[in-house]
Amino acid sequence: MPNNSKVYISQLKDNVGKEVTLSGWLYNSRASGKIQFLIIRDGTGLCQCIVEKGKVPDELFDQLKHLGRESSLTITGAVRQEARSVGGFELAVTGAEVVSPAADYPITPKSHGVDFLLKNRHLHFRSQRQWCIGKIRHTVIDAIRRYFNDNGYILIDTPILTSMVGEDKQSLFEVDYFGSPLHLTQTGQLHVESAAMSFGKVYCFGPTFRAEKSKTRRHLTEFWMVEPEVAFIDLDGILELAENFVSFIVAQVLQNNSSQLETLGADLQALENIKPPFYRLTYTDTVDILNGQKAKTFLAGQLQDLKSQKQQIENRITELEGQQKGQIKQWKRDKNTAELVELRSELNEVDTKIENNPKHAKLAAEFVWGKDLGGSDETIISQMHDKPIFVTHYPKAAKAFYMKTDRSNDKVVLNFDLLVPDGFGEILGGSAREDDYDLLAARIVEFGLKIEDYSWYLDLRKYGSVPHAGFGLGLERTVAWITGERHIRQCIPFPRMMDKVYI
RNA sequence: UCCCCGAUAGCUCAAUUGGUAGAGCGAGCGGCUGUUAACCGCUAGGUCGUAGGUUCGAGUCCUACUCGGGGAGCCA
Repeated sequence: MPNNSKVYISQLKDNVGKEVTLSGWLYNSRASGKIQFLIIRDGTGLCQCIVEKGKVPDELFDQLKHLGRESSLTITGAVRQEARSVGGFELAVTGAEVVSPAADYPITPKSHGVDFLLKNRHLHFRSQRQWCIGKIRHTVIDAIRRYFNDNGYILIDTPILTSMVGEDKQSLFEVDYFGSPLHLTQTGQLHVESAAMSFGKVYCFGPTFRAEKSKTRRHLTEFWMVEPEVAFIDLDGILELAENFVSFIVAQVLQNNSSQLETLGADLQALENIKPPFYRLTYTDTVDILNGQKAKTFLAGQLQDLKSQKQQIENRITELEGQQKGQIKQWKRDKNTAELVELRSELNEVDTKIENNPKHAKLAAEFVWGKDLGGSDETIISQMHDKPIFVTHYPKAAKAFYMKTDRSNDKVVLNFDLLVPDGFGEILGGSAREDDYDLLAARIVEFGLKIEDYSWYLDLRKYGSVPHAGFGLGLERTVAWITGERHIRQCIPFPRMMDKVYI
């Protein structure tokens, strides 16, 4: 084989006209008598390889014809541009060598249930959707590190085993540490605060554990969180940091992963729109919106939309069912069946939304100042806006002990949540930290925590206390939001959920 | 912890409201030189989640349990 060189599928565009060898796996194949179409994947992309009878030895032609999906192989041929082919290039095959044949690969190109795919997560990695999400997750992580590293932040690794309670005592995973109890970290914030007093600008980035009994598409018991902490900054300053940071992440994904976003069906237009400044509302503003006519009108309109959607789906179902009763071609019947399955599941989803709409409207209308915002309240607020929204100044009683009390209104704290449009509600939350020794000590006592456990934390207020602030960004929720993925569990390689850990 | 929905072939789903278990995909064999979740023909594949109950008769109705999905609370 002359001029034969090993290349990756991502390099095909630079090798048009040359004979190259790819190493990969058989993703899918179609045969049509004397021609075969093999889709090969190699980790960098997909390539259709054309095998024509007569251009390869007959034994090889027959071997490839019966090769099972996900068999590994090397394949050689001339690269040519071809618009009809996935990726725009294809290989005119002259030779191939099977490295390891596979048979009965369980994941087929047809649809599968969530549970089945999770049980086969080790194989599901290989499918297009998971591959695209994995690439985007990588870009998001890279963007997070790049943003902080390029802006003078120092990475501080905070402990995973800890005695600190950062959020809620109810959601701790306890660990037996040589006979005495410790728990897995819920946040690195308290530790990273001490580092901020040394380095000025710092961040931690690692796994976080919450034993919340939450079985929803927004929850994992183990997830990744990045937490910057900055000395000498106020609430406005940290908001500005957060919107620049989130915008940078989105821009990096748009720059590096546009083809993956397209494959996933993400809303590119909406992502292009993610630029500073974001909307800023106080908690009190949002309560007014939820209680007011505007939210009522919005929800009523949404209910109308849902009902007409339902009507459309039902009409289509009736139409298809009518066709199924008559005399039609078998292939048409099959296509209809597939569409019916799809429509019925859509109908189910719309029905749930229609059922929830009045409940959410009631919750919103009857929302009283003082409670934390519920999931549905966040969804309503985020759906009413086309860009991310900061909600600031929550009631002190609903928030963590370390948040700084607003000196002009001691009922509220200087905190914020970032709600993203049409997604997972909250992806980021943060606050200015209480920097007054006496006020912080009082809050620790109020929360029923032991002051001696926090003596080191109080020291930070004793020796040169400064105004400082920080936030935490949930990695998987961010990836889910950007990719438009419905389930957060598809956005981490090996998800850990309440009552469920596969491998 | 609470509420709603579900469990039928390896996978995704049907079964005309209680009357002998079906289809597509996948697998195997054959046909087809441009397929895009290809198409066409044939073959194999089932203790209807488990345990009881009602009935002449249960995939279908009732009870309990197990497992799964969605949501609430809580949260990133």
